Amino acid sequence: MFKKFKIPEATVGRLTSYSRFLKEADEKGISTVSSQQIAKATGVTPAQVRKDLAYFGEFGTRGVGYNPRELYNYIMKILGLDRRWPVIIVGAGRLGAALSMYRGFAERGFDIAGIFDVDPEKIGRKIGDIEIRPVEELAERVKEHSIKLGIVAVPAASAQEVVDIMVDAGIKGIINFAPVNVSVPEGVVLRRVDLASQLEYLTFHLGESR
Amino acid sequence: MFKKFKIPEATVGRLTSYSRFLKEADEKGISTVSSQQIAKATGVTPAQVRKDLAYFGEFGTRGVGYNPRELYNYIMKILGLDRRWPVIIVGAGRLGAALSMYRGFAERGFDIAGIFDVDPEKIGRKIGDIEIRPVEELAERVKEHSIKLGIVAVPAASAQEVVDIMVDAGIKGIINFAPVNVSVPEGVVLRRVDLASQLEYLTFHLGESR
DNA sequence: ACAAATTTGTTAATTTTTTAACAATGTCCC
DNA sequence: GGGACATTGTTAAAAAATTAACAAATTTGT
Repeated sequence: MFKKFKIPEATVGRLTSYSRFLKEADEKGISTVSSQQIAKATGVTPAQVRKDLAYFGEFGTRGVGYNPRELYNYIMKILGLDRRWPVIIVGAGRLGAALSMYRGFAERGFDIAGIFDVDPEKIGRKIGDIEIRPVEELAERVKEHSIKLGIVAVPAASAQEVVDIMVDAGIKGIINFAPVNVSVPEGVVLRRVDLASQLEYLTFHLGESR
Repeated sequence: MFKKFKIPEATVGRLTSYSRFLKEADEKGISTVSSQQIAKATGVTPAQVRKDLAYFGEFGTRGVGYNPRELYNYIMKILGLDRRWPVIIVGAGRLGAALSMYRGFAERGFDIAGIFDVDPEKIGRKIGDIEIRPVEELAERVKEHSIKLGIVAVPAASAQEVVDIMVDAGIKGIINFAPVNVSVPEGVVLRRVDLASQLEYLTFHLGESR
């Protein structure tokens, strides 16, 4: 679809950031923004903004800047967000439940299309208006709706097992919230989010200034 | 405390990862592990493991390897986790509530020491056994208990305001879950966790293979 | 005791990412 | 219409991070 050059991982995160700013700017009725302004608002350098965009094409006008709405649309397309995505969540504990209800997902085009758990006690209960179903039904649902994205919010001990089930069912991108390393086959994208590790980053840096 | 050289940001995250593996190994009664084994378990190269550790000192024995318990203790000390840390959470919505109950924090030494919100309706309600208090009481509590860490789980629109309150109260490290860039003064460490952005990373890479 | 086999710590090479510099292009104002 | 100013896209330079290579240290087997 776009240039096949390797894109720095950080670039993807920054594009998200740019897009949020651009949407705001557009909603305020602003008709042009500069890389300078984007950079200021998102905490990076203007050169970085231009470099990030340059991987994908030319979206601005020299001497002028960028049109917020237009650039927003381009970035959303780059990120694959020119459509909505169904997502399943496995693990209906506290974290899974919170993620299921998190409005920020829907705002960016992600719809929770299923919540699964192994605990028989939880099956049948509802989170919002979605019923928790047994993992045995996961594959069926994934195939039926061509679901490609999944979130793992189970204890570390069962994370790999759950990931395997997801991969077998046809899931192609997984976010793992369990604090453990799991492996996936070629062709499946995995991303780990370790919440405690985020706090540890802070304590590490607090320690530095002692 | 340790060498003052600049440490790659990614190193800190990997140290967390190593430490989890080392704890497991120690609990299994294993007396030595190699950088090779650590690397395998955490998904990096052995050279990376040794390099990461080299920033902080010499922890192994040539020709032998590392003692898991010993290295675990060193890493925990490096990360500032040789003590427990009280943490406040601002925002008692779904995400804030889930984070408040998340067991993974306590397991790594973080104790929720206060939950605050602006919504009068929420004040007085309990999450677990902690009562939600108005943000007006935040400063008092932070000072009283010398709390240094805070989590922001409020809507994007109020994130900067909340961060300012926290900083004024004496908070030195902040995790911001609101999908917006906020600024903090010198001396305060800020980390942003954008949950939707994690999913976007996946859709971006799914798109690449189209 | 000594050679072979491991494995660390460290230095050097490579790769990746960020920052800077600047020519090309466009706008604005007189 | 032309000069001053602004801003992009792109190339070059710099900085940062990762990977590779290898000497130093240790263990094992004979």
